[in-house]
Order: sequence, then C-alpha cells, then structure tokens
Amino acid sequence: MPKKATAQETALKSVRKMLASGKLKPGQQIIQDALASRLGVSRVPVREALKTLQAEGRVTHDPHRGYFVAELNAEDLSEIYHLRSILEDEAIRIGVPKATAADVSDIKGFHEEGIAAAAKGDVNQMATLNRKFHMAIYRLCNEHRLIAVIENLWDSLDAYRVLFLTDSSNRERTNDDHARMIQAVKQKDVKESLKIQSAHREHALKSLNHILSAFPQAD
Amino acid sequence: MPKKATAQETALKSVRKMLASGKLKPGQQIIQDALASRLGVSRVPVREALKTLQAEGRVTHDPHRGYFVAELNAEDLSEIYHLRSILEDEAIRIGVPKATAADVSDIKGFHEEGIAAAAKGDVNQMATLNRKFHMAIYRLCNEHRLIAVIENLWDSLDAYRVLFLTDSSNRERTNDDHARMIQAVKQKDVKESLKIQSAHREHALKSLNHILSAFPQAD
DNA sequence: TTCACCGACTTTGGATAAAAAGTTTTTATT
DNA sequence: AATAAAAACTTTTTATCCAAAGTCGGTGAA
Repeated sequence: MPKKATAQETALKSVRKMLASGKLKPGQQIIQDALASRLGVSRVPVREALKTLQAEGRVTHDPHRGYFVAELNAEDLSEIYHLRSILEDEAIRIGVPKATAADVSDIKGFHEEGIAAAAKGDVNQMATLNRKFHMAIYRLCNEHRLIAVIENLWDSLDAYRVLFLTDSSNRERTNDDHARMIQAVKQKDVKESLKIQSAHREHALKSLNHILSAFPQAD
Repeated sequence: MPKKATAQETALKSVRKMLASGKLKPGQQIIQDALASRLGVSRVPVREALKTLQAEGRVTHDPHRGYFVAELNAEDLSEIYHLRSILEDEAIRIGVPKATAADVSDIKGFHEEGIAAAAKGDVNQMATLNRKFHMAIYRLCNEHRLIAVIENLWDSLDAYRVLFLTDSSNRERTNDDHARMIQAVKQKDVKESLKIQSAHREHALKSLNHILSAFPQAD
C-alpha cells in the first residue's frame, strides 16, 4: 500500500503546483498562515516546504519579512538558458546514441498526448507533457545528478512556462519541433538532435524575454 | 550594525561547518534533539536548516526516520566530477580572458595563505582556502547561477575533502597545481588553464575514489 | 534455534501559543 | 500640510507539547 505522505510533502507538492499553474505569481508574498489553512495543515510543514523551494531558488526569503515567489529578470533568464544549453547538450550527446525503440515510443507517447492537450486548450497539461517529453530525452543519458540539475533549471522557469504556452504560435511551434526531435532521436542522430534542441531553446528564450518585458515587476 | 541572525541561519551555518570538518560523518543520522540542544535552540529552526541541506543534497531524509548525512558512492563521485568539468570549463572559458591584475592578485593571496595553512598542518583551513582559490577563478565568469551550481557541487564533496587533504602528497600536488594555475590565469591562457584544472580534477577524483573504497559504508 | 509478535523506548512530525520583528496607521508637533 | 514618534496590527520566528511512527529487545510458539 502507498504509505501516507507527510504534511510537508503534500504542502510541497501543492506549492509546486501553485507555482507552475500561476496561482502564485512572481514577486508575490506567500503568507504562511493563509497557505497553511488553505492546505489544512499548520504552519510548520508549510515552512519546511518553503525552505526546500528556497534552496531550489524558486522562492526567496527575507528574515522576518517572509517568503516571496522568485522573480526572474532578463539576466537570470539568459543565464538559465545558458546553463540549460550546456547541460542539455551534454545529456543529448550521451543519451541519444543509447535510445532504444521502447524509449522512442515512450517519447512519442508524450508528444501525442501533448497534441491532444493542445487541441483541448489545456495549457497546464501541455506544460506538464512538454516537460515529460524533454526530460524523457535527457533521462536517456542516465546520469542522475546531471538530470537533477536540468530538472532544477526547468523548475525555475515553471512560473513563466504557462505564459509561454498561452501564445498559440508558441504551441504550434513546440509541437512541430517535437515531431522533428523524435525523428532525430529515433535515428540516433546526435548532431541533428542538438540542432533542433538548440533552436527550440533559442526560440523559447526570445519569446520569454518578450513576455518578461511585458510582465509587471513587483518592487 | 550587523543585524542579528535568526536561529535557523546560525543552525545552518553550524551544520555546514560540522559537515565540512567531518564532525558529522557520511551515513550518520542527525538527531534533531541533540543538535538543537548543542546549538542552544529548539528543534524547529534545526529542522529548517536540515531541509535546506536536504534540498542541496547534502543530507537525506527518510520520513519518520530522520535526516542522515549523505553518502557518496563511486558513481556519484564520477557524476559530480563530470558535471564539474563541464561547468568549470565553461566558467574558465568565459572568465579567464576577463581576469584583471587585481583578480590575479586576489587569487594569489588565497594561494599564499593556503601554503601557510599547509605549513601549519591546518587541514580545515587549507580546505577553506583551496575552495576560495578555485571559486575566485570561477567567479571571473560573472554568471551568478553558473557559479551557484558549481558551489553546490563543491558542497556535496565537502565531507570528503578533508580526507583528501589529509594525505600529504595530495597537499603538495594541490599547491603546485595552484601555482601553475595562477600563471595561466595571469597570461589569460584559457587553453592552459583548462588543461591544468582538468588534470587537477582528475587527480582528485582518482584519489577520492581510493579514499572512498577504504571508507566504511553505513548500511 | 528461528521467527513473529508485543511492549517499552526513542525520535520524528505537527499543532499551538507566545515572543520578536516588521509594517501600517494614527496622533502630535512644528 | 509635513514630519516624527507612538500605537496598533500583521506576520514571522521560535519554544513547547502531544501524537504518530519507527526501533529495539524480549518472550513465546513452531
């Protein structure tokens, strides 16, 4: 049987979801008391969840002032994408040559589900599947820590990802790129995989920068 | 005036020090109550400090069992060094060409202090200065997030670093490599810097693997 | 002996409440 | 009206307490 999760675990999961779905917006303060009663737990497990998120860089903490949803500026964005390109390229170089038919079929599965979600206009679900799609590719490299760092970088972009997928042209482009990516992985073509991924990221970065410049900054 | 630190901040700093100095050994359970009374605070701030360290991967957490100092196996070690080489190489490529005379002099300062510490046989101080030396070089790249990830990777090796420096031949080699590194940075010679760093890391990895195989594993 | 169960003990997890710090509003003074 | 000080309020931080889970050792049946 699945052993019961602790309150801090459920709190952490909930807050993650709120961050990814935009229920908690960058810059916004997170009132511990409000969050705790919303989740039906006391403030202690909430605080532990927030500490985890702080260490991951997804929220910031001012002593005696509180926790705030982390905001990204253009520089952060550029650094995160820089890191991503270094690490994701490495993951691809190691992993793509090792892709089995079963792997490709899993990846294709996420792609198809993603198209279905897009058709239904379910942006949240799209974001989830998009992530699963890419992470499935990176996971091929089988280096746990490398994968963990990449996941963390994706996490920090979570709050902005929904905004990205709100634009329908971004949604289309995403699915097109994914289809091409599947082909490249299937043929174990590292060079082509790297090229597609890199272009994919560049496009997203540009679009995010645009979104960011329109986003109200909290001071 | 320096505003008073919160209990969780002091707790976090203390535990970090205990991890780096070997007072807390890999695999060992961290009894919250004992730690709290040792630090003269209650368990709540201690637990928040531990949560931070958990997110950083320096301790593990089993619900209802507790926190344990993270252990590294050979595979972890190899992955960490792999990540380090990718990221540190990038930092060097970006940073070394930008090194100013003042930068070089700072770096040299850490090196000289390190030699002094080695002469006194102060292994803890050596470890601290060794880290300052290398991070000063990586910091030249001026990419905050890249630097943060590298710091994190160094953190995960902290518990083993003291063991490395306990061997006197490692200490000598370290100082020699540092002297050569300073020259390369001074001349903004990226290629040479990369070469030295890479060899430096390879040596450390080999030595650590050796140490690890002799280290008692907690089950 | 070996295994399973029972109970005492230890340790963690979470709720509550009091203390401390920060923020906002009000009031008094120039 | 503008500024400064004080008071009221909000929110965070920490200590304490109780409940829940896990561990360990012993007892008894197979």
